[in-house]
Amino acid sequence: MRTDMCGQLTSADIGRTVTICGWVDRRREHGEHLAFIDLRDHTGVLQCVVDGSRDLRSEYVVRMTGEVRSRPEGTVNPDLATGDVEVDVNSVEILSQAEPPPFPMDERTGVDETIRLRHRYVDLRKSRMQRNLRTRAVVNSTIRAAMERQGFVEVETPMLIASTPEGARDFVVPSRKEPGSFYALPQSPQLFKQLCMVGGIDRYYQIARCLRDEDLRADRQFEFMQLDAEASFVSQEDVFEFISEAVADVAEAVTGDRPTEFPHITWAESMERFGNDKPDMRFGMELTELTPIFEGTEARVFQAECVKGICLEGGAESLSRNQVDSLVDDAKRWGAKGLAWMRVATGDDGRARLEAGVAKFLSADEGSAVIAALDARPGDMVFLVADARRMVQRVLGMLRLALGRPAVGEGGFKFVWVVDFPLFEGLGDDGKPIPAHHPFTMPHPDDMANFDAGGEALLDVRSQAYDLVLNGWELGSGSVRIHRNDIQSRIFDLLGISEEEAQAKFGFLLDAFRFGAPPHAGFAFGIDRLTALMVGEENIREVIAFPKTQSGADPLTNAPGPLDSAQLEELGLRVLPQAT
RNA sequence: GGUCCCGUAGAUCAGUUUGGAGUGAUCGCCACCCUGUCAAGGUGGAGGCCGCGGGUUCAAAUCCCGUCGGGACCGCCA
Repeated sequence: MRTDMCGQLTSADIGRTVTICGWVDRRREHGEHLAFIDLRDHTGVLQCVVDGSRDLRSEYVVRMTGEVRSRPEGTVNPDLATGDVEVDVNSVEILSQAEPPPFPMDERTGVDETIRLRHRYVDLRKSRMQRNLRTRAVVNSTIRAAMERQGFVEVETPMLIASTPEGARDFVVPSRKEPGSFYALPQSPQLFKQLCMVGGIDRYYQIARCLRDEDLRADRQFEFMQLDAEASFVSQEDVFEFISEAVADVAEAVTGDRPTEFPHITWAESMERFGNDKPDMRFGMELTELTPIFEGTEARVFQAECVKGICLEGGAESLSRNQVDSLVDDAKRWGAKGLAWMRVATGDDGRARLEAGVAKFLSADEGSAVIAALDARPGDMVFLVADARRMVQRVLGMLRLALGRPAVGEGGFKFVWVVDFPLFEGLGDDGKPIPAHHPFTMPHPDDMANFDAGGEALLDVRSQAYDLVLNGWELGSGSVRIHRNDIQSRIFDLLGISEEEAQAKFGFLLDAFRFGAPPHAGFAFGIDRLTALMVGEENIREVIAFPKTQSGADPLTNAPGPLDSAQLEELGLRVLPQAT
């Protein structure tokens, strides 16, 4: 139907007769004898010269035949890849007429996202979405190649599975053959990939769709894609190598630069230095320990378990009083009792000193110690939080991001493995520990004494769980799994899951482990997030062809919608009246 | 469950702070003119429940309450 793509014709093609197909991007009419049509396909735009009598409007789908020729002297367009040439059209076929597009097709105008989604099929024609989806395809194929090169075998797992009440909220599917029973859609293929290990697959991977019925965010959709992987007879370090290799291949394929640094940081260190478990390593402004400085302080606000501070370079000038007040409000919303701030100025003795804010509550020694610890210079602004250690980390961690985080697409790609996550994130009201990862995570071998001790000591037990973080986004997580039923039983016991309950929820996995389970470990990372970061998008909806809005609706298909009564009947369902 | 921001023509936005005569601009659209433009140009024209509902007022796009939709975030996401 066509001989060439619009965006690929150059002066090397001059003299050739070509047939091209595409959408009318823009037209410039000069009367009945001359009109310029910019014809667009996914490769780019090409100027076509036609007589002005043809009615060719925006987004008409056309097929044109003509001779490629060089543009007349002075009419070359250097802004266009095909700007040296044009097609002298002698035949035009309108394949499809089109109504005017629902929004401008130029790349400059920002269009309301609901309207873009309602007419996604038009939005997808734009170069941004073309680039993002094509990059995504490169990400997928690069991952497949990397995993297969490393001996991983793609195994598909079911979408209709049993609901397991742990973790996120399940999407459920009613059973027709067994009314009143339900399937769940998988939150991840976790249990199946472990079964694959028992099944001797040795190295499993899958580019898997995962579904979780939780609130949507810029980096979260109901359904998302993961590289899911699991390997037998491997250590945590082996997993890091497999996954780092795949991710480095992806970055190289997309950007041309191969990342070489995949540093490790412990969870505890990340919490102390960055205030969260997904550190954005593109910038400094680390949380600085100030607790010793305020031991025995007179200042009430700093009499706390923990005092930490961060320093904003130049903040004394760049932040207005209103902005500072608003940061204090933010800190309170994040749970802090308050946010102490001080400007760094030059004192009478020529040295840096703290002023304004809470400076008057600090002794001279405390002030100079704070300045030294934060390496603050005149013109900077320092922020201090005193509270329980977890709260200090949380609030300053969020403040650090609010003040210093580079825009997506800036500061390069900084990967980091976060290791040694705690096995339990706290004790519940009933005194039972709450698992930080999932209940199949192997405890750290060095912490078995605390594990045996139980009680509060459990909170000091590390796990063999790990996250991969890129520029402050959690790409994914994994762990070394428990492959022995005796350890698994003890975990269930600690979590307060009875043997009957465990059998009911995970019986098939426990059964499998009785028949010879190899030691195994695995990982999964989000392909939507990785792709978004690779193309510099701050929202994963931009790398998904047909995403949902924050409320979980699809403006294009109007999902979700009601079922008719016959369908409900067949499924044995009745819809309750809406509470008003 | 909560906090914050947004909603005016097909699109992007002004106007809302401080209520006041007829809601403007740009792009797009329609018609006509135009033989070298490329965000073409010119002339003319159409197009608005100011998201929706209620309230205050002599008077509401503007103030108040509610609601719907969209976005960012907290909680949530083993």
